[in-house]
Amino acid sequence: MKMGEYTRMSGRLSDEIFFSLFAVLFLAFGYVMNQFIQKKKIHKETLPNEVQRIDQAKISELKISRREYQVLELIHLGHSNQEISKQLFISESTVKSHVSSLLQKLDAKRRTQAIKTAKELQIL
Amino acid sequence: MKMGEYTRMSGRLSDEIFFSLFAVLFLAFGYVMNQFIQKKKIHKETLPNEVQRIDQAKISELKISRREYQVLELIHLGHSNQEISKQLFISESTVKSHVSSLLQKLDAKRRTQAIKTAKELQIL
DNA sequence: CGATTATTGGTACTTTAGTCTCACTCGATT
DNA sequence: AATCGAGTGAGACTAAAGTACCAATAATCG
Repeated sequence: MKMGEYTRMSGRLSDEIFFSLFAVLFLAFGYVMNQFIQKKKIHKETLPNEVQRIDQAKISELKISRREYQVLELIHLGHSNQEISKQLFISESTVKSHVSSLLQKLDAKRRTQAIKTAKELQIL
Repeated sequence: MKMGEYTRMSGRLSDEIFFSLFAVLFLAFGYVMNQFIQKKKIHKETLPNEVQRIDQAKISELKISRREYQVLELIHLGHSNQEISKQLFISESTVKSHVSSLLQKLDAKRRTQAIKTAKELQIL
């Protein structure tokens, strides 16, 4: 479509009406264009800040087992090994085993550090 | 300014150029218009979800001192008492003192629980 | 200035946490 | 059948974490 075509349109549409139609059209286009730009921004900036769901892929990537992850969640809630053992119906020895392997897999020295790392990896 | 004025413009500007100028103008207007709408949305929806700044009032309400809070922050980063003592240039005994009073003030039994509670209270 | 609070630190002690090694079971895989 | 990973757990430690009590000094406030 070329500019100036409006002169070749049917006589029923006056220049003014046709012109305003184009104006509205571009107005809408500018609006939609901005929508796309905004969505891009949301995907690259806003989403990582607000949504942050758990990265299931990274969990298996680190070879964290189902049981280990449950322990990690309870650590995150501030529970002691003894409390965790009661909630999972296992001995405290077993909890310690899980915690130890968790710390290795998360490359942490303490459980508090494990929590921090796990959040950074979006595992928690 | 009325529609159709372009016919009365100087001959140097062809209809096409003038028309496209208007098109760009409306395009820009549509863009800016959307910008305002987006900013409104951000102010009414996004901000309350993402900001969640630290509640300074609650900190003094719980009578958490400046030093205690610094310790809390370092605990949050996963540091040990020894590491904290080195970073704050104080003895580990002092760190333990701060941690103990912190746990009391936050009504926590462990430092991991203190982290959780502090976040719930929007102190961290 | 006197009172209060914050900060610091020590000692002694108890409790959690964490490591290391070994071992048994169970289910899935090869 | 043999292997492997996951889950379980014991024992003996070492290392952190946390409590209780006490006390000195600095800073702040009325």
